[in-house]
Parts: sequence; C-alpha cells; structure tokens
Amino acid sequence: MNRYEPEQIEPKWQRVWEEARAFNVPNPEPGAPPDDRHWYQLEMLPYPSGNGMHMGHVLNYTMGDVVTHIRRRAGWKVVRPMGWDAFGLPAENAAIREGGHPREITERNIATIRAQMKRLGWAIDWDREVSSHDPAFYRWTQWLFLRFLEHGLAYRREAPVNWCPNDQTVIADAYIVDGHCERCGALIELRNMTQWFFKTTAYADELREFDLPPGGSWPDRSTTGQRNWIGRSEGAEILFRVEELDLDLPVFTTRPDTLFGATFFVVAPEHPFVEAHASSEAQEYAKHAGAKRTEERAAETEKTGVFTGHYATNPVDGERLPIWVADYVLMDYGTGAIMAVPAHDERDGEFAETFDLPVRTVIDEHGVLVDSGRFDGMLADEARRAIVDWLHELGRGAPAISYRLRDWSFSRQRYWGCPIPIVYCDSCGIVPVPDEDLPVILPDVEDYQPKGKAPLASNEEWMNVACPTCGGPGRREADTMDTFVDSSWYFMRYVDPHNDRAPFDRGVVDYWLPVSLYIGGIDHLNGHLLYSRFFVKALNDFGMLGFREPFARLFHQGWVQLGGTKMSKTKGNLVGPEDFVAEYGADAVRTYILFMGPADQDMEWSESGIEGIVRFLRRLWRAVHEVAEHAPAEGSGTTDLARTVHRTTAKVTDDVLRRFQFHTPISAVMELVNELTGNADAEDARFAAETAVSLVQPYAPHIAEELWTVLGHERLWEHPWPVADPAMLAQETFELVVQVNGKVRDRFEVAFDLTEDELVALALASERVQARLDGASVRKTIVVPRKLVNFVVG
RNA sequence: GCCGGGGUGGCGGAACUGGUCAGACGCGCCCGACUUAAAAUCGGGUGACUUCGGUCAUGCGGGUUCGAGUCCCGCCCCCGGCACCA
Repeated sequence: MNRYEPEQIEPKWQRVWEEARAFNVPNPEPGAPPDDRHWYQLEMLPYPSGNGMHMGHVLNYTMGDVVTHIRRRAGWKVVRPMGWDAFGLPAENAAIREGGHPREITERNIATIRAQMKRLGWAIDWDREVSSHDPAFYRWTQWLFLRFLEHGLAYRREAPVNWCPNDQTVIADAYIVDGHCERCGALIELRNMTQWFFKTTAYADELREFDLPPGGSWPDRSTTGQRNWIGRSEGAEILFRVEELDLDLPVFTTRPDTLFGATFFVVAPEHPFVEAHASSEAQEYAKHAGAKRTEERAAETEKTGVFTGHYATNPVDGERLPIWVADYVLMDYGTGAIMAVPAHDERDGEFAETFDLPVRTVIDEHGVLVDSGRFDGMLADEARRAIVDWLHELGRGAPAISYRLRDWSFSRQRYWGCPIPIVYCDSCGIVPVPDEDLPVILPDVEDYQPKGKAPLASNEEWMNVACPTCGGPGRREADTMDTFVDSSWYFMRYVDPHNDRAPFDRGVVDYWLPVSLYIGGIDHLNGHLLYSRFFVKALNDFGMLGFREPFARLFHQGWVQLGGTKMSKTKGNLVGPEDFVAEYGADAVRTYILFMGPADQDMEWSESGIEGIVRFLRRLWRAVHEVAEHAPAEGSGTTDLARTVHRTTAKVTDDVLRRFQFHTPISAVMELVNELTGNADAEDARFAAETAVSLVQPYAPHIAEELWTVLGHERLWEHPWPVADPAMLAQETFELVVQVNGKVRDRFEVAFDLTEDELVALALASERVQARLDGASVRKTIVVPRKLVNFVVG
C-alpha cells in the first residue's frame, strides 16, 4: 500500500476533472421540457485583493462546494459560477502607491486567486467566469443604469452625502461603521453634493416584505435586520400655519393623539425655514450645529437650540407655539420639523426642561385622552385615527408613512469604476448616452490621485464629446459608479455570461433564478443584499425577468477569526490557505475549515486542529486499502456495520441539505471509519468503505476519487449520491432504558416490536430495578414505546 | 432603549419533535505499544466530587412534567444590528 500523499493525487484529479469538463453545466436548450431538479448555487463573488484569499473565503466557497457536489450527485442540474468584483478602491490605491494601472493590478490579483481556487479543487463552471471591469460586462451595467433612468428610478440631485476625506469619495450609508469609513477607517463627513441616486425608497414597502418562492427562507436576523434598516413608521403629516409669514410647516408624527400636548415646535438646523426666516442668532446656531455629524449630536448630554422669533399655530386648538431650531431634529427624516410634546416624548421633555418650556399631559395613566377638547375620554389608539380624520376634513393633515431608508447615492469621485453613461449639454441638459454607443469605455488617465473631483475629469479628450441629442459641445459625467451597482446584477449575468445582445436572456434567468442558496457574510445585509433585491424588483417591473426576489435561501457564514478578531487586511491578521494546502493538502484544509464548528458561527482559526483531519484522512486511506485487499466483494448488507452505513448516509444528507450543518457530517463519517478500522475483513466492510469514500467526496474530493479507483470504480464525481434504505434505519432491537423516579437504573437490549406490557414485565424483572423498588408501591408507570419504562414510586 | 443570536468539560463543539446514567466527533493532556531515542503511527484513558454505594453537573433563581440542555416566568452576562428616526 502506498502512502497518502495529497500533493501527488490532488493535481492529478484536478486535471482529470478539467479534461472531463466535470463541472461545466450548459444552459437548457430553448424549448427543452421544464425540469424542477435544477439548483443555482452561489456564493458572494470575491473582490480580487492583492492578499489573495483568506480562510473566510475558503470556508465560504467550500460550503458551496459541498452543497454543489451532493446536489449534483443526487441528480440535480447544478450551476455554480464564479467571477470577480473587480472595480473598487483598493486596486486604485495600490496603483497610486506602487505605480501601474489598476487594471493590471486587478488582473494580476484575479490570476492569483483563480489559481488558489483551482488548487482547492472547487467544482466551478469556469466557462461562466465574468469580471465587472470587463467592458463586455460593464456595457450592460451602463445599459441597466439607463433603464433605471428611463423609469425615473435613477436621478441626480444635491443632497447631504457621506464623504470620506481619506478616500476622497462619497460612500453609501450601509458601509459606514460607527461613523467611520468601513474601508479605511477615516471619520465620515457630511457634504452637500450633487450626486446620482437610485430611488430605493420607491420600493421601501416591498423590500420589507420577503416575497420568497416556495421552499425559500432567509434567517430571521437577516429579514429583521433589513426591516430595521428600512424602518417604517406609520403616522400622519400635519400642517402647522405660520400666520405672520403666510406659510405652512408640515411635520411628521407617529403620535397624532398627543397633538393637544404640543407646547412648542422645532425645525432642524438645515431646514430651509431657518435660512429664510429665522433670527440671526438662530441662523448662527444652525450654521454651527448643522456642521456636526449625527453621532456627535446624539452624544451631547444637554439639548441645545435657539428660538427663531416665529410662531406656528397648532391646527387642533389654534394655540401659537414658539418655533425653535435645535439639532436634535434631523433634516433627513420625516419633514425635518416636529411638533414638540414634552409630556409624552423623552427628547422633547429634556428640551423643555433645559429651556423651561411648558409641559402639558394629555394622556393619563390609563391611556385615555385628557385636556384634548372633544377627544377627551377617548383611548389613545382610537384618538390617533379620529384626530387625523378630523384634520383631513379640515385639509390640515393626512395619514403618512415615514422610512428610515434613504435613496442610494451611487456616484463615486474615483477612477476605477464603471463610467456613468451621461453627457451634460448646455442646451439639452442631462443626456443619456444612446444604447448603441455603449459601452462608454473607461479611458486611461495620467493620475489617479483624487483631488476632490473625479480623476476622469482630467482627461480632457475623453470629457469633451458631442451631445448625443443636438450634436453641440457636451461634457461627460466624470464620476463612476459604486461597485455595488456591479454586484447588484452579476448573478444574473452568470447564467448568460456571453450574451452580446442583452445583459441576459429572460428565459435563461427565469430558468435558473432565484438563486437556490446564496452564501455570504452578513456584513452585506443592508448593502449588497438590499441593493440586489431592489434591482430585481425594478427589473421585474421593467418586464426583464419573471421573479421578484433574487435569493431564495440565504446563509451567512461566521467570521473566521485570528486572535479574536475577524480576519482583515486592516487588522493585519490575514491567513491564507496556501501554506496549509502545501503542507496538508487541499482536502485536509477544505474538510478542516468545515469541521471547525457550526458554519454560521464565528470561529477561531487554529492550525492544531487540522492534524486531526489529516489523521482521519490517513485512517480512511488505510482502511480502504485494507478493505480492497481483504474484504469479500459482496456482503449481506444486514450487519450492524451496514446499519451504521445507512445511518451515516441519512445523517450526512440531511445535515447538509436540510440543516445547512456542515461539521456534524464529518463527525458521522469519522465514526463510520472508526468502526471500519480493524474490521477490513468484516462482512459488509466493502460496502462501508465504498460509502464512506462516497460520503466524504463533497468535502475531500481528491482523496475520495483516488480511493474510489482503489475500490475498482471510476468517476465518483458523477456517481449517484448514496441513499439510505429506510428499512435499514429501523432497528430490530433497541436499548430499553428503565428508570425509577426518572433516574436510569438499568438498560438492556430488547426486541423492537414488544408490546407495552411486555416491556413493563421485562423492566420489572431487572434485579437492579427490583433493588430500587424494594417493596415500595409503584404509583405510576410510564412507557415510551421504543425508548423507556419509568416507574414512579414513593 | 428596541430587535436578533448566544451562554454545555482544559478547548472547538454534539444532543434535530421534552425521553438511552448529557458530553458524539475532534483538539489538547495523561498512560501504554513500536523505537537506541525522538517524531510519526497504533492502543487505552480523560466533567467534578466520592466513604467507590453513589452524589452533583448544561450562566443564575423559580416553575410545568413521570422526566427539562431542550418548554414557561424572572434575572445576569456575552456577541451582532438599529438608535435624538419624532
């Protein structure tokens, strides 16, 4: 018997699979009969970092690989593509730092990672590889943008946006962590800038619903996480009149039942009312306060504010309320103005205390309205509706819903991204580049260094272009798109990657999508995952596809940590697979990363544990060789060993496919191999060895393929996935547990089909039980069929 | 504060619908075999206490039940998300 040497067998089998095109799955022929047994296995596409992959990637893609293998072999048609989220800041920053073109750096990184992936032996259909920086891809990113523009779901406006002073660009709300840039850690500033937005708020309500296909499911933390982020509040918009200025100020409130308790009125520092009408003192305050970030404002212990010099009239009782400007009111939520009810709102209460403003209670401890005119005595819940109805009749209010979610600003003042296909013309305004002129190719520039405006603006030759409408002089849009635009639709390009007439064919996407199982980090919950859902809903409304959710099932892998923190470049604790693959082999690394613990929980990377997996693989190697030499070719299939085989088969299949639990199957196969070890000549040893190899194949495909040939077979990768025989899962005997007062006093094997009376008789016959009963009377006897007998005495 | 997820040996963890003295599988550790020796490999042991009969053990305190890691109530702690959102 030769030794287990992964470095010998792994490259060999990788070549075999490639030559056999083992994992290339073509799309169905047009007009092919429908089939239900197809599966779209997807993991979040990698960013081609200069550091290559780390163990988090290995976990992510190995999980997808295990599902892919099992589904394939269980007779499903499985598509499992791969590609590159190739645009983005790190490559551009590397180009600035080290010289070279971001494209060269990116493509070099892609080559490195692709080689790492191939070395790990993942079952990927490389024919479908796409990269977001390829003009053949971003042509369609631009094309899709133009569709959003046509439908009014992409627009340009001036708004306060998150500005990263270090990266010199705007970043999205979802990628700010504690007020800092997720990528570089710099403190985010608010800036008023003219930016491109996607109108994600148009789908706020729909995004809160999860319109998943039958069998689909998202983890609770994901659906509730997105719902919290979207933040829907039901209430009313109510108009307060400023008589002396002859204008109305709308407020949004969730508590119209407290309207009679309003004692003052507050506008946000950025509110247009301040600049237009407030006292100079109030304007001074607003200028100062408005520059502060939300986090700074929230951290203030004392409320601050200034009276504007004007009064607003409460529409329910005509009371004149002083209008203050204060920074605890936010311009970008609701209407940027509030009616202040200090008795029933904590913040208003603090403000009233600080500035000695009146407090009026209008709801008593029983939830009943008091001091509220004709609404006195009404329950708050009823009053909410009644007051809004009344105001509606007066034309001073209406039911309204407010969201926390804001539109997605997606223009970036950087070079390495998808150009926005827009031309500005003095006479025609904002002019879309015609479809037939796409792609707008990203040109070269001399200097990528951001200087507060987009580097593309420095390429005069590119910037100056004839207006597509009037032919007059025009200037191109110099901002590029957020990379999350690319990743909002890449999973649809994967299934039709070479289409040069459209981003994808509707029949093809409708066949494969929604994605059957999407695996990726929860850090993208309110970014990528939300944007992708927005894209799919919009594209469905455009008539481009026939579904409304991109991902039927979602799974978030835990973080692979080192030293107690998530692996990341900024932490400097990245561990890649290469050294371990070289030392232990890809199979051991793959199996170990899944064996470490529940895949959805964080795990601490440690090298010591991998030894256990290597020992297991060696034990399997040896056992299989011994079986191949000694075991009878045919077994009866009825031995205890055979039963273990069936039980293990059932467990592995159920754990992975139903429970998404990837570590316990390995334990189960270890137990099987342990039982086989030293019993190579047992009756069903060959059956056990073959099944063990077969079950281990999704985890450790190279050694499995090799051992499969040792057992005299070929092409395990397409060999049907084992199916447990239900008859063999049922047992002929079981271990009867006999308890006295709930404590186990004896246990012994009995036949499976005994009646309850027979079980009780056997239990009573036990000496150990008799010793415990010892004369005491049995008050109650509980029999659980096929499990236990419990005597209650006393 | 609100929402979500957790708390089990020295460590990672198992126990899927309340039912096999809870602790599978692996790591680590201990003992043994092989070896001149070590590594590797193989075999055995490994929750705590114990008067060796047992007793106590799944964050803490109660409860339901013949029986609770699992269900209910009340706490404590940890992790993640949201948060001056009206």
